[in-house]
Amino acid sequence: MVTGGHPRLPALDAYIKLVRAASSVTALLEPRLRAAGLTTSQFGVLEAVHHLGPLCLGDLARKILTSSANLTTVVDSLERRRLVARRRDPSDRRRTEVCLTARGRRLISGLFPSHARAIEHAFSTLDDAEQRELAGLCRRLGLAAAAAKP
Amino acid sequence: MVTGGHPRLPALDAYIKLVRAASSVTALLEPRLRAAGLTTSQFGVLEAVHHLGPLCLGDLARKILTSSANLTTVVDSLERRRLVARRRDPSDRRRTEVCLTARGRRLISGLFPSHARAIEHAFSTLDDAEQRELAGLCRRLGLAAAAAKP
DNA sequence: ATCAATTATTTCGATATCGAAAGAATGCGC
DNA sequence: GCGCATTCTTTCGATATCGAAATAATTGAT
Repeated sequence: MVTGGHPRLPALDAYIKLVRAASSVTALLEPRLRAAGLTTSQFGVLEAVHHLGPLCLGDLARKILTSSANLTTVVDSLERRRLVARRRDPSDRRRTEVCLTARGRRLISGLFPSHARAIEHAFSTLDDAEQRELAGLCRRLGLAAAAAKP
Repeated sequence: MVTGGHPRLPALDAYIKLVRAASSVTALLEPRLRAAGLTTSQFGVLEAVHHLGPLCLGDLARKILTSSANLTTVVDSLERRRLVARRRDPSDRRRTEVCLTARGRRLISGLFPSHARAIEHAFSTLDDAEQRELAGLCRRLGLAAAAAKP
C-alpha cells in the first residue's frame, strides 16, 4: 500500500502505517531473540506458557497468530532443545499441553525483562496516554477484523 | 506478548494489540489475493509499481518490508507469470528496475479497487478522525523504531 | 450403545523468507 | 585513471509457514 501526504483514503493510509509500525518494532526486537537462538514464534510460545501456564497447541496457535500446522514445528524445535515438554491433557486426550521445562523457564525468565524494556523503549516516543490511545484503537480494529473473518 | 485488563505495562499492551490488529486485517485481505494467485508480497510489488512507476529491487524491498534476497524470488514469480519485467537501469547498471507488463497492469488495476474497499470496510469500525489518529500514532512509532534500527 | 459430526494435532508437499556470502557495477579518494 | 570500499542483486542452504489431507479422540443425536 503506498500513500503519502494528505491521504485521500484514510483507511488505506492507516493500514500501511499500522503494518509498518508493527514490522519496525518487531524488527527491532528480533536480534535480541535471535541471539538467544529463538524466533519470534518460539519466543511467543515460551512467553505465553510462562505467563499463562501450560496451554494446548490450539490455544497457543491462536495466541501467537500462526497456523496449528506451523505450531507443531515451532513446538518441535523447542522440545528438541528441551525448553518445553508435551503432555497429553488428561481431561481431554485430544489435546496436547505444552509446559516449560526448568531450562525453558530459566531462559524466558532471563530474556523477558530486557525484551519488555526494549518494547517500552521503542514506544517511548509516545507518551503514556498516546500508548493507551493506540492500544484502544488497535484493539477495536483487531476485534472487528477478527469478527469479520468467518 | 500476553497482557490483559488494566495494563501495568502500557507499551507491552499496545505492542501486542498493534501486532494483532495488523495481522487480523491482513488475514482478512489475504483470501482475495490468494484467489488471484498472489501472495501479499507479490501484491505489494504490483501495487507499488502500479502507483509509483518502475522501481529498482532495493527500493521495492524496503517498500514491502522484505529482504532483498526474498524480493528476488518474489519478482521471479511475477516475472514467470509475465506480470512484470526486469529491466537494467541504464543510468546505474547495478540496478534492476521492475516494470508492469500489460497483463500485470490489467491484474492490479482490476484488483486494487476491491482491495481498497476491503480495507476501508475493515477500518470502518473507526471513524475518520480515529483512523487519522491511528495513522499518526503508528507513523511516529514506526519512524522512531526504524530510526533506532541499525 | 453406536456412529456421524466435531475438534485437535500431525503429516505432507509446496512456497516464502531469511542471513550470509558471492558476484557485478559504481564511485570516491588520491 | 586506479584501486578499494560501497551498493545492488543473486545464489545458497536452512528454516518458517501455509493449506489440505490424514489421524486420533471426543461429543451428541438417536
